[in-house]
Amino acid sequence: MSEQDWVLHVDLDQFIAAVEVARRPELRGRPVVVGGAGDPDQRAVVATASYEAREFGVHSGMPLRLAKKRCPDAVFLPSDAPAYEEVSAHVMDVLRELPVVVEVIGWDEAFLGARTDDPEALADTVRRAVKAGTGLECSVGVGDNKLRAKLATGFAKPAGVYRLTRDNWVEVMAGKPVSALWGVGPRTAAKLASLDIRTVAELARADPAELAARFGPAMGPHFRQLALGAGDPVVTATPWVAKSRSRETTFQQDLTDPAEIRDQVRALARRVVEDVRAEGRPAARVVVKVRFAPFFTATRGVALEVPTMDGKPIEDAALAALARFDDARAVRLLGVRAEFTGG
DNA sequence: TCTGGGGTCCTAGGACCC
DNA sequence: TCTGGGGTCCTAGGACCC
Repeated sequence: MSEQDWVLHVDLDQFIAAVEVARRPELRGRPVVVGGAGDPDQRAVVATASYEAREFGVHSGMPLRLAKKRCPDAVFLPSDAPAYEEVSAHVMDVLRELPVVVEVIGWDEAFLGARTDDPEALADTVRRAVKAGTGLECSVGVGDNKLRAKLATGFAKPAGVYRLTRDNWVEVMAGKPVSALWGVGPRTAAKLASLDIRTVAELARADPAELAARFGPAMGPHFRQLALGAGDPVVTATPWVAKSRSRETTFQQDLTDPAEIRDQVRALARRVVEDVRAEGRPAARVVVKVRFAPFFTATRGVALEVPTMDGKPIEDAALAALARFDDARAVRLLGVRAEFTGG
């Protein structure tokens, strides 16, 4: 095959657990569960489980309490975001040394754009470079666009390489459930099932007009494009710019005292102000999120009179947004988000 | 076993304007 | 005189992802 543009998707294997094991070698080979404050009796969920813990049915997003029930002997560790950010930055620097365009899409993931006549050889080079530079294992998906590269990584894990392109898309994906597609979650899968669409092949054959009627003018046809394997082939190194900054907290005990709820919103707003100042761009709108005890979530927002990085107006706006809730129900979670000016 | 925290994008409905 | 049709902006909710 002649030289052409390829998209590689690099995903670190069990990233957070691997970082923890790297600095505590005595944990190697043991089930490790990272999440929350590391206390499995608290309200929190699993951020990452090591492969050893996954054998017990522990996985990301699972409440820590259930993880402990399934794997009582697991080592539970608190989530240490600054440590993961530091390692992540190191990994991305290693990738940038290679002859590729690097687009970071998460702590433990990046797309690479490259011209090469041997993408598998490049993928092996990537894996070796990451291992040599950071000690971490990763998997690499090779594709002709981002969707296929991303899905390919799932078949590459752990510590492998897999190629998914238009040539083997149908063979590999046609019989898979629609939820295997990147961007189709459980809600969409259930709605599609009600239209008798369950597999990728069935979604690819679906009527775009019918999908548009059910899912909206953009999303409906978009889902069918996903099923066809269509995706963005362009990898760009342009740095990501945040559109909002938010802080939220789930309380170990539900809050019922209005004064305490106001105090907590004020405290969250102050943290958001720090983040906004660090960003160096003014916020235009402040949104308060409340999750009531029965796990019902609502938001109320207030536009600032003039975009600002000042604490006082942002705090006041958060309290004004909070005041627009008339519920007196117990509160499980509070959040404050600042949105930057558009464009 | 009750379900984290930090983000993004799309949709739908109402306001408002011509 | 109950009366229309767009277009755009704003807001809240929904869905998804890492």
